[in-house]
Amino acid sequence: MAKSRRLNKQIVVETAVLLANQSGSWQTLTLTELAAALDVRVPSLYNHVQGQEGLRRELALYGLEALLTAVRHAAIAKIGQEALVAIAHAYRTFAQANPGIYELTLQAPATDDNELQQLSSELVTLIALLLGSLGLTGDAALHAIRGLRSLLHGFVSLEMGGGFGLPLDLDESFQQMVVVYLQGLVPV
Amino acid sequence: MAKSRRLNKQIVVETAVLLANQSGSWQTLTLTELAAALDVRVPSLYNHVQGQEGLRRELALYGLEALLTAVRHAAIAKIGQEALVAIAHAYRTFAQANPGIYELTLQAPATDDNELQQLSSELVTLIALLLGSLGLTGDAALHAIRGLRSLLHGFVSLEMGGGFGLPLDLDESFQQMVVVYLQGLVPV
DNA sequence: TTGACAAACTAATATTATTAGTTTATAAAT
DNA sequence: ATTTATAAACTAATAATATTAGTTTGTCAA
Repeated sequence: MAKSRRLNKQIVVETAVLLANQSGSWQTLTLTELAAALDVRVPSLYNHVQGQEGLRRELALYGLEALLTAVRHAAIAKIGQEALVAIAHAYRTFAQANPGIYELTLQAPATDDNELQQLSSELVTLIALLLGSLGLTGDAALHAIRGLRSLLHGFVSLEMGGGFGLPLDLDESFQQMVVVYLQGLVPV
Repeated sequence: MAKSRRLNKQIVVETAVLLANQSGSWQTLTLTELAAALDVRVPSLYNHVQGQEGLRRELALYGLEALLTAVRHAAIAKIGQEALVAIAHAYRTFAQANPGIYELTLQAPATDDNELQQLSSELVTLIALLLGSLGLTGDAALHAIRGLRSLLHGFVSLEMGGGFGLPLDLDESFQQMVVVYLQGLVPV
């Protein structure tokens, strides 16, 4: 890591993201390892993040913002089923590219953490809009959102954890799963 | 905890399961806490499990066996869609009753750990059989298994993590999700 | 040039896990 | 009933990590 005497929160967080993604999990990232990568002593990190817990929150924020950006971008100029499929693929791509911090994007944010709460609800809102364009509203839409989120999270979580043992194309499984669910949701 | 001088692996593991389920996660269970609950010193635990990693494996085994038992029991004397819905509910019930060890049941087992590998594949086999009775075979069945597992895991994982914020009946969401997916899989 | 302040440091403490080596209790064999 | 082998408990020591307190240092602005 560079020798730019004088860190800041951004450098600390981005380095942590890098290390977490390299190892595949934020849980194995120690402050010791992070400090070494930044070429400072461990206590110096406390000038920028509030210990382990503070770092975890920063990583969650970083991850949620990146995820939202990716998903929003995927939905641009698309509607209905096409948009939902695009979002699904963007979601999975994000998880694959950020295995070390993906999990943090769906931790329940502390009820007093407005910033996280806010970001956390935006994904739901986005999907709700798209389901509306499919004709789903009210409670039916809310149930469908839960179904979709479960589907997406379940797949990428199992995929990342190596839970799918069989030698069968994962892209194909994912595509089929999404389409099957949407098919059940809004039969043609 | 009882004072039965002379522990054994079973007591150690079952106490660990209890503590993990009480706190909601195996990750926060320390050997220190476990030893205190058993009224022994920490190093004594090493006579029964091989450190943290060994304990984690034991918990995974315990969890997988319990999950398999629950799911098999739910499927007795049922076929087709009815059996799959029953399995889904049993899966969720298990996760709710065992929040502290559920996650361990879908960790990818080490490739040299035959016992875990074996148990891990049995759930897949069971679902495959039931899908067969729905008329799904070959690759289509394998993709469907992945979809179902994603659905189930995603829902219970989000539910346990408090990821569903809205004040909307969770049982209803779960039931609808499963039915919608099966509907998409095998349209009536 | 100097002085204030933020950011780095050192030092000390607490928690946890692990290993080595010793003592003790139990259960089997005499 | 005694003895003895062994498994299981213990103590002690070490290493890794996180955290806090207090000190030093470097930078920027007056």
